[in-house]
Amino acid sequence: MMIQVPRGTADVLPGEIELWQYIEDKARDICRRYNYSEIRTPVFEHTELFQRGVGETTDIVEKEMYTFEDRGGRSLTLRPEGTASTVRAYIEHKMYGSPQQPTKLYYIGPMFRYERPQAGRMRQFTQFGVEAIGSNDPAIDAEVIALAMRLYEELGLKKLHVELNSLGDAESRKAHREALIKHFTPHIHEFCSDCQSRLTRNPLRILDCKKDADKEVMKTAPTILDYLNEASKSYFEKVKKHLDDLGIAYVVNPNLVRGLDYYTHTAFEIMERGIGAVSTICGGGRYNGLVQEIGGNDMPGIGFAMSIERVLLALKTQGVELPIDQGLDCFVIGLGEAAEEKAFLLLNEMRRQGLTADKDYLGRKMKAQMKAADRLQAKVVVIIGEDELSRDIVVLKNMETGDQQEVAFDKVIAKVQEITKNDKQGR
RNA sequence: GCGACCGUGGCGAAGUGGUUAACGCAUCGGAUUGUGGCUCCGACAUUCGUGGGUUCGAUUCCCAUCGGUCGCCCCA
Repeated sequence: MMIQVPRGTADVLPGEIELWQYIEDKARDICRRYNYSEIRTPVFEHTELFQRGVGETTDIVEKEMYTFEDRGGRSLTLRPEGTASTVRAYIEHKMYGSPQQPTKLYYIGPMFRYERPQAGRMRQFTQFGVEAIGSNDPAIDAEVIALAMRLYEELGLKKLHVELNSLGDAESRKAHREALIKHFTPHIHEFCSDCQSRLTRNPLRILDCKKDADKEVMKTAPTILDYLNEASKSYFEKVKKHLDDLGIAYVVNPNLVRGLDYYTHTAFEIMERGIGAVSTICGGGRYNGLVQEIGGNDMPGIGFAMSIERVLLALKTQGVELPIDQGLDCFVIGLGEAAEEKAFLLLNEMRRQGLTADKDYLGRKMKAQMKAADRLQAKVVVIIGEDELSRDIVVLKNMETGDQQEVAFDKVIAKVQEITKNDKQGR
């Protein structure tokens, strides 16, 4: 039996990888403009980091982690998300001591969760995320959301919408939690088993339940927004104001609860309907308790993570074509042994001078080589035969116009550069 | 963890309990001795995920198994 990729993983092949590279390049470019620096952390960490950082009651920790013991008996886990690792590195390298504050970081890399794969959900998937640690300014919450939206806009995605909520500070959350328990307890027997167990562990998550969504008690449940204390309320208002100022449209969704335990205040998701059952392409929020939870000082933070796979799905459903030029500048054909040798050297020189160029390596005939050049979308084909060899020229064919001309051998590269340059400007 | 659907050449896909398993794309060769994108001709699956069963006979029916896709839960 043929060995295949493990379930929930995929190879990214030529033809598709160019899309990945384009998106990643764009993300890096935008991070540069927003002054976020890349950080690369290991793909596995001590299991405890995620247990504490992500939260014991979350689905991720309870049933989705790839946890294993190494040969030294340590419990390690393939990272299910990027924030915990980033914050760990922030503390470990005392980045709070760096002169540049707040600490603004981003990452792009694979994450792992053990789940049944479906559209937009893989066991190994790729997240692009940013984290801004050390600032309590509502403006940076808006900056982080704006950064994500900037990327989508520049990729050509439209019709995305931002859902926004505030989970408040610790005091507000505590008051809300008690109100929720009080509200649901008399009716909890009518709810699904998941909700019953959520009641004491994390009553906030009941609001997220889709099974019991249309129950009357659900509609009358106290929302966190009613329990925000003055400081939390004021913070939320300022975030909204900044988003308004930036012209970023959003919908306040009081039931938006992020899946991880570490969130406080701002929580948001960016959605695209129509990429399958899962429509969230970006999720994020503020995590003011996390740094301390992992063993650092009491530092606030905010960030988001988006899945490149889902961005790709969104691009596909919206029919967006990324401007990717895969064409070759030049395809070189040498006919006859001596000409082939000369063509091979010419090819080498073209590449040295920055052209994208190739030749045939299958001993194909002239016609087949022309066909290959066409498939490779070569803009120019250079032909060297016996006759050209003796006259020290080449035949240069412009594949777009079909024009063909004889060019002195030592002028070929300049000529090809001229043609491909014009071509690139014309796009 | 649960549910639905699916598994035929490199890809897409038709098909039937019975002598040679359609077709399209791609690939290669030829029509055009050194010229692509159009056209025409030709070549290309000892075989229908794997194992077992029913049968005179199975790619087609049954069971199991593996894999894929989509959905539930939850999320990126």
